[in-house]
Formats: sequence, structure tokens, C-alpha cells
Amino acid sequence: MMDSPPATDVLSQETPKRGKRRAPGERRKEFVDKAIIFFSEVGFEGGTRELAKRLGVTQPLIYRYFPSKDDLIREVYETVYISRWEDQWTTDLTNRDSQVRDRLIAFYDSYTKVIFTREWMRIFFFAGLKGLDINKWYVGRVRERVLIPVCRELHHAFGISPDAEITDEEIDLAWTMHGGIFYHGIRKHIYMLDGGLGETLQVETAIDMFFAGLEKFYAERKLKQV
Amino acid sequence: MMDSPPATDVLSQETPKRGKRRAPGERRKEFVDKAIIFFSEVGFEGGTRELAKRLGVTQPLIYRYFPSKDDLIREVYETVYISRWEDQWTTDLTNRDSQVRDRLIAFYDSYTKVIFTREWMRIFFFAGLKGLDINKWYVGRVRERVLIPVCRELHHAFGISPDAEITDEEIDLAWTMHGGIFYHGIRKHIYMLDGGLGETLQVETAIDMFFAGLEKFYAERKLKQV
DNA sequence: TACTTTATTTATCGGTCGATAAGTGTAAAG
DNA sequence: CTTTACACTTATCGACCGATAAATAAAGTA
Repeated sequence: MMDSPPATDVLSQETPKRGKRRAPGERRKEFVDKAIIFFSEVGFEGGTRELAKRLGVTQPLIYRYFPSKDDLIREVYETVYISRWEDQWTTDLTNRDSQVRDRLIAFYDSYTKVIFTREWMRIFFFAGLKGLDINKWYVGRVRERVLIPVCRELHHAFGISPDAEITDEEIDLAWTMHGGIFYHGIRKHIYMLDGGLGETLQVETAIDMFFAGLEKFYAERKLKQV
Repeated sequence: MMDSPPATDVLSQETPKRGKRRAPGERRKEFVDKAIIFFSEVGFEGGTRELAKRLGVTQPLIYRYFPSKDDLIREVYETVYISRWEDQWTTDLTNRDSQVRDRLIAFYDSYTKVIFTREWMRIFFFAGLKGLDINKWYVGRVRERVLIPVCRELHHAFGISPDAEITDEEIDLAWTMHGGIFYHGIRKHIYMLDGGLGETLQVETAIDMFFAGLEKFYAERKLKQV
């Protein structure tokens, strides 16, 4: 079940003039949430005064909740990267009750619902261009918790010995599929251009391309056994 | 002024510190070239003083050659985007002397040689995140001069009537292939992570995936006629 | 009620930025 | 050699940025 967004407290009207007390934990979360939207739009070079204006407070108040702008930024991308990751993804991908193709489609349908948003995409690239470690860490997570499990499932589905190691080449193939899907998100949210296929169909065709490529790959390497 | 010049003008040893005349056009080009490298590393928010230091000159000199920082930046990405495009790409892609698969591989081998560089990739995303028009313009150019010609060649290769229109869905399929290849560049130059396959092999497998996907696409739509 | 606590504001500092004006010295022109 | 042109410098301005200190007002506590 999808929890509906918390009904924003009935606008306490304007004229927040001065000292509008709120619970501190709640306030902090509100700051981070709005900072995500703010920084995703203007980049991490966006000023704290402009951010404060959007929060409806004065600039020094930000420093009561975060020691520095960098700390706030760190919290922003940790929230985006970590809290939006769902462990269920790996669980479902490795559940052999259904065909691996269907599992892949279901995964990317769910995954793209999370990452194909303006904030996620832009925060991701702002952080990537900054050369932050968390970005490499995230790509590593995709590799370990998605692509490698997927390759393992494919070995099983293609009847390859469970002892056969997963090669870097196979993972590169999986990255090509992943990139084909991911690029649609780039086009939509970085370049603001939409595609002709719906998102589900984009995912399906990318996965079908991947399977066709795998057939060729395994055939050439004489690994296919069925 | 009180400060007495060192009067050591005699020892104009090593790098000539002052008044090092050069041809103005040459100097301008040198500024743009170094600015490409500089901005690709630190982003367009990089300071003019830091840039000047790398150029070995003082900061105000930049404003003798460019009216404003924005003008310099505009020249930077126009140089990267426009001057590195080769019209021969479209010519070769539509030359039916060889198989379309071979043409595609040859194109992406050449294209990735140009764009899979740290400067190109990073300038591209810095500009994309800034929401610059030139970015959409570039994506439009790839569509018009690569993907649509490719789809037309594929129609011919697959024996589809020359009157059949190229659909948005077909172009989306081509974008998936393009994105699969492009993403390897992102991994390498934005995340600084290398893949297992060589670049040529990455291109080949992405194209083979694409062809396999096309087969399925045309079969389902009953457009295939051979 | 008076007292304490703290969320929030006002005021401000030092640093950096893009940009401009004025000075300086060398190369080129005569 | 003298004069002129201009590539390049020094000095500086006003705006903005991140961050801090002190003042203020609202909430909690008695």
C-alpha cells in the first residue's frame, strides 16, 4: 500500500511574522525536505538566504539545525540515496516463483518510479559531478544488489552451472541494459524531453534487448548449456 | 606610489612575467581551450581568479577578451558542442556500401572517441543541469542526424516500405541503444568507474541488443516484411 | 503571576565574486 | 629615437556568501 503524503497542516495562514514555534524534529525534517527540492533545482551552490526564504524563515535559523551548509547538503543526499532504497527490490529479484524477465520488468517499473523524478535525477548528477564518494557508493550498491543478483538469476534461467563465476563482461552487459533504461530518465528530467513509448514499455523493450544480447553473448562464449 | 619596484627588471629570467605579447586571436583561443578544461573540472561556478591563475595571467585580463564570464562560458560549450561534431558521421551512416550494423559500429566507435572524454562528458552535464537551450539543441541534433537516419536505414535493411513513417516508438528504441552506450561514458567520466568490456565491445553488444529488440518490435507490429 | 527555556530574529563580520578604472611597460610604427 | 598602440597589471568597488553573536519573543513551568 502506498501511504498518502501527510496532509500538510492547514496553512496556519500567513503573517508568520515572528517566533512561530514548532516541534524541533519535525522542523528539521521539513528543512531537509525543502532543501532537497531547492538544491535539486539550483544546485548545491544555491545560497542559504534563498533557501531560508523558501522555508519562510531567516537565514541564520538554518544554522541552529545544521552546523554548516555542508552538513545540510550531506543530509540531503543521504536522504535521497539511502532512504529511498528498498531492500525488497533485491528480495523480489531473487524470488524464483516467477520468470526472471517478469521480475526484471517489475523491478524496473518500481525502481524508475523512485528515481525518475526531477529531484532524484538532478541531485544524483549534481553529486556525481562534485565527485562525492556517496555517488560511487551508490553505483556500487546497484551493482551488488541489482546487477550481480540479476546475473546470478540469469545463469540459473539459462541453465548455466551454479559454480560458474559471474564475469565482468556479463555485468557490463547488464550495465548497458540499465543505462538504456536510465537514459530515458536523463532525457526526461535533465533535458526535459519526453519519449514516445510509455515508461513501462521503455522498460520492457530494454529488457528484451538485454535478453537478446545475452543469447548472443552466451552462444559466442559457449557457456550456454540448454 | 611608495613601494619601490624591485628594479630587478634586468633579470627577466624564466617565464616572462610582464607584457608577453601574443597574437590576439591565438590568445583568445588559448583562453577558451583552458577554460574548457577548467570549467569541466570545477563546474561553471568556478571563479575567474582561479581560472586566471591557471592561465598564468591576472583576473581582469580575461575581461579584455570576453565581455563577461557568461560570454566566455557560452563560447566554451559552443566550442565543445559544435566544433567537435562531424558531419561525416551522418554521411557515413547513410552510405549503403556496407551493412547497417557495421555502419552503426563504425559510427559509435568514432562518436565515443569524441564524447568519452572527461571534459566533454562533464561540460555536457554541467550545461544540462543549468537548463541551457544549447543542450536541448544538441539532443535534437543527435535525433535528427543520427537516430532518424539510422531508423531510415533500418527500414531499408529490414525490407520495410520506404513510405512507412518512422514512429516515435522506433526512435525511443534507438534512444535506448544510444543510452546504453552513453551510460558507459557516464560511469567512466562522471563516476570514474571502468567497465569490464573494452569500448569497442561495449558498442558492439549494445548494437546487437538493439537489433534483437528491433526484430521483436517489428514482429509484434507486423511491420516486418521479409 | 513570575521565571526559565529556546526558537527565531536582527545585525554584522570576513571572505570571495564578477566587473571596472586607471596605471604601466613593451612592441610596433614613423 | 620618438611616438603611439595596446597587452597586461594594480587597485578597488559593490554585491553576495557562509557563519556568528546578541537581542527578542513565544512556549513551558511553577
